[in-house]
Amino acid sequence: MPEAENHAPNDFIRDIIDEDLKTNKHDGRVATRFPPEPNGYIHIGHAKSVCLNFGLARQYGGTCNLRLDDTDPAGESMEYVESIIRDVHWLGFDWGKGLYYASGYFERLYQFAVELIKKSDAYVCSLTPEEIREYRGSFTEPGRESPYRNRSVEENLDLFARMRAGEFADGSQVLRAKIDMAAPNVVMRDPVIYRIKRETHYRTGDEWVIYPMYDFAHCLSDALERITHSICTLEFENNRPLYDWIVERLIPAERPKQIEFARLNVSYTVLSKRRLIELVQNNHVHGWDDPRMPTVSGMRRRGYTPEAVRNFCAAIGVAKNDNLVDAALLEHCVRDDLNERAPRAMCVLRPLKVVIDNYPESQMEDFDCANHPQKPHMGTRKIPFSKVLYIERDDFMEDPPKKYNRLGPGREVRLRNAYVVKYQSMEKDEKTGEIRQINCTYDPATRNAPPADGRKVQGVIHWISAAHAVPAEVRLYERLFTVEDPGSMENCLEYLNPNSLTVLTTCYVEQSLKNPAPGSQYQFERLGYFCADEKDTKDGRPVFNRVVSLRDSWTKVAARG
RNA sequence: UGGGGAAUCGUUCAAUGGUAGGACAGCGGACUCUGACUCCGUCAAUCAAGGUUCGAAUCCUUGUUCCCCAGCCA
Repeated sequence: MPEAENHAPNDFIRDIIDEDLKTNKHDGRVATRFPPEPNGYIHIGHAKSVCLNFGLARQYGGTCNLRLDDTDPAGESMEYVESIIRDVHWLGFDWGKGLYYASGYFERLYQFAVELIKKSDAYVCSLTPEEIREYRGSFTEPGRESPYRNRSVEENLDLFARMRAGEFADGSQVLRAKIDMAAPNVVMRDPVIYRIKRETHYRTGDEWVIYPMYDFAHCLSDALERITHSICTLEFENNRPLYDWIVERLIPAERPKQIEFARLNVSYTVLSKRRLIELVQNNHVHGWDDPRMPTVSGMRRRGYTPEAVRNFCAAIGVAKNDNLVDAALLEHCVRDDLNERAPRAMCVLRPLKVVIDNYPESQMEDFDCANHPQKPHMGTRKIPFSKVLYIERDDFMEDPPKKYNRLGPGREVRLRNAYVVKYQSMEKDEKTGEIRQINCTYDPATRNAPPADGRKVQGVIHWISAAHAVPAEVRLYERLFTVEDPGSMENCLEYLNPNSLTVLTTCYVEQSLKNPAPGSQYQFERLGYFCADEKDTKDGRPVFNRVVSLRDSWTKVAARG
């Protein structure tokens, strides 16, 4: 099954690791980590990183930690931590005992900062935030040194201790690394490494009023965990010199190698945390696990499988090119996996009543239907057939085009798994002109056989016996945005797809689907893959999400005329 | 503008001086009690210009385009 995952070609990161292994770089160890900040739910882009980091550990017999990078209490919460843990597990990965929090290192990080001060490599700066920005210079102008840059070690030690003790107002002091205000890389112009922020931390409460910055905490956390390959996204490339600068001064024996790869973008959706939070908070979607969301929770609720997501991550590869991956590839991976495992069933989305004139009023037959046409071992189930049926409204046309392989006046079609029926008449609502009912006759000889005279029928359509139909709600999903690359647009909310959700409340499913297991997936034949909504499916009243439609070559033909 | 990155079919990832290949998408066909699946076929790319070489996507030179960085976010 994980064929795609195993046969993925080597990428540049694996090349680097192979080389490191060859030179016995870290005694042959491979240790990675997945380091999300718990300030949102993880999404398909994170899944790429999860598959990469945990996949590397798996492939090289190494380890991969899950580390919550929680150095900024604003916006972080336990709810997010729990969602991340659940989602990474669901994706199929486990970190064993390797669950860590940057906040778990706060005391050690503080001591490292003290050490840096003692080496004269850090100082407390009393400039205002605005002044710090001004002093930083610009891309073309070097920065200017802070007037506080040359405070004595003793004074810095005292000031830093008092920062921790809460003697200063938020934003009034910071600890900065003493590097080079004229560095061409602005990251190296005496970066702030600690700030004062009176905000309750979801784990450490009010124990701290100072918090380390990412650049200080992340590299040291990596080194403390003896990470060998610290894999992150391209935007951190500029920070790598600082990463190395800090670790070299504090834990030189354990310097991990930071390697950057291109973050994932997927067409017709957004993947920036800011954008996703916006969608949730402004109620453009119904929460982080809305099936339209590209979050792991959203995909799970939608009915995607972890295998499909992993296969997708293997298929997109890992490189340093900016990319916008076609959402069709994700859908392909989902179909590919669900085609293998989803039992088939019948569902009528928009019912149209059909009466079989020559079928006895009181008669009922059970048909044995294959749960999977290519997989006999998946068994069969009984489906009742009777005089009054529902078919899909789309499967009847009063005046069909030539290539229409369905029912219409004078036409004959196969009812899937049942008889061939022939059109006889229709009833219309006199006022609206809406077709209310179709009358057909059936050919009793066609139960498990083609028409005896060898005549070809127009096609095969699905159906539900009216007397046995189970009412269901079905939710159809389409892409969230109408433009390919909404993430690149400032006003992307204007391009939200108004049809991203269609709720159908008058659907019928076959009896076997009366009480589906929450989250279970099915292929509704000729329609697509659907899953029983894990939250809203109630006893005897199923709710299905359309995971993805079946590949459809008909709408294209129809559109051409 | 200074620094850091990246440029290969429509999209995405390979090819590590020696036949530019795969996947997705597209197109055409076969099969079919799912207009699905499967199968077969097909279209289609080395940013540009020079140079080195028997041979260049790969090495060199020059140029072009795109992305990232001036948070006390990560």
